[in-house]
Amino acid sequence: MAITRRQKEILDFLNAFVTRNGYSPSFEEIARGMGLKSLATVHKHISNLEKKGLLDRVHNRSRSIDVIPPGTRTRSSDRLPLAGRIAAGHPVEAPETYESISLHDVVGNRDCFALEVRGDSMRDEHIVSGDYVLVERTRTARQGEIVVALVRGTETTLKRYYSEGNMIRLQPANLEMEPILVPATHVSIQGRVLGVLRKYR
Amino acid sequence: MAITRRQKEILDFLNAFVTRNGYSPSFEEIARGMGLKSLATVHKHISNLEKKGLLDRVHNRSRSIDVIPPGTRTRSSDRLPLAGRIAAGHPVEAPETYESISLHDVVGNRDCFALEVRGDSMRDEHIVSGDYVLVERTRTARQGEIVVALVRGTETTLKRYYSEGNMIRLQPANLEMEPILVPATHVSIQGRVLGVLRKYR
DNA sequence: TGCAATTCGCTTTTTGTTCGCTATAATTTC
DNA sequence: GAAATTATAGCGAACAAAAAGCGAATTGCA
Repeated sequence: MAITRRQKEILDFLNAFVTRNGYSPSFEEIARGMGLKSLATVHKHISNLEKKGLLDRVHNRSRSIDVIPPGTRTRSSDRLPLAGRIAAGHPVEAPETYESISLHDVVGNRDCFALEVRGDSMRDEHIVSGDYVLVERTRTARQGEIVVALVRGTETTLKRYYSEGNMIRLQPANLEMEPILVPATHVSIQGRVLGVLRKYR
Repeated sequence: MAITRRQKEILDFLNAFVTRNGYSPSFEEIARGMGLKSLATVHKHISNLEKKGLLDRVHNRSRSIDVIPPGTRTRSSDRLPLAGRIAAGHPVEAPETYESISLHDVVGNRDCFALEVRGDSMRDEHIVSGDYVLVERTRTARQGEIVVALVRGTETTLKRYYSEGNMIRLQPANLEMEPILVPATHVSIQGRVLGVLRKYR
């Protein structure tokens, strides 16, 4: 995954700061160091660098940035080289050497767990029996996200989440199934789905 | 694990104190040294540093702090705990075991790479645009496996593989698309699909 | 019994996150 | 190649959450 000029500048700044101080800078300090006026900009840069696997940090944790030293990139089986793209009828694109993919690219540093899926309630979303959903442990969800929800303290299901006033609609992705419509007080969100992993035997 | 500015200051103080005196400071001495008025604050700092593995101590024991020399650090893994199963309308099954899942469980120690999927030729198999297929580099395939195949040296596609006499049928999983039927000599297998990884934004 | 460590509830400060919005560059699609 | 989409880069403000702090009461070692 290629890095932009600006991203490299920020990475350099981070390295220098950590070397000098022994701890990582706050977003505020990064902004000052890079001449940026909005923390949102810093936030986006840091997120992008994290996504590219160039640094590591914990969500919502102050000064938790860890610059990953070049060469430490794991090439174990937990990380696969990304060889390009494939499409029906088109050749595989030129393999860009440094790209790769791993579970980390999906779940980041969030608090996550996996669930094996049974049943077809999300079939139209291409999540089928036997798949593993990768779930971030969270108690809230945004409109339209796929969530793991506990309904009336008994049923746990995998559905799309829609908040409608005091009610919550849990929408299956299967025309043959009915949405669940219940008062918000009867639903507790267990997590939101960040990704899917499927294994063929 | 990253450290905050205050935590670094405390760690520096501890190091200096031990170097000067040969024994570790009491919480009271730490409070005085750092300009803190409450021992609760000291306690929290020490606990946090201990949690981060930067120092070691015995619970409730005076002056038992040991600063750990920077060395052994462990990075979080690409392995997720498997919390059970989920199904429409049924509770999550008991997560008794210490099961987990990672990319390694899908690809093993095989020679693998990943491809980003474009197009809908495998939609009915629930592989859709944007998914990553995890592919084992191999020249051969068995009946019915999903393969990455190079046809007539130009087109690379993702299809199910069927050998029929001297011909090979590459079958898309999409009713709107036609199977490709070509002489075996015109097809070269690039690999077989072991799994799928999907990431939601 | 006495000193040091622990725990509790609570406040303040520091730091991160998110939203809406603008602009430009790069990429895909048609 | 033009048009549409997606990615990067940026802003300010409202908001949320850790980190850091306090005093007092309590517990535990020795």
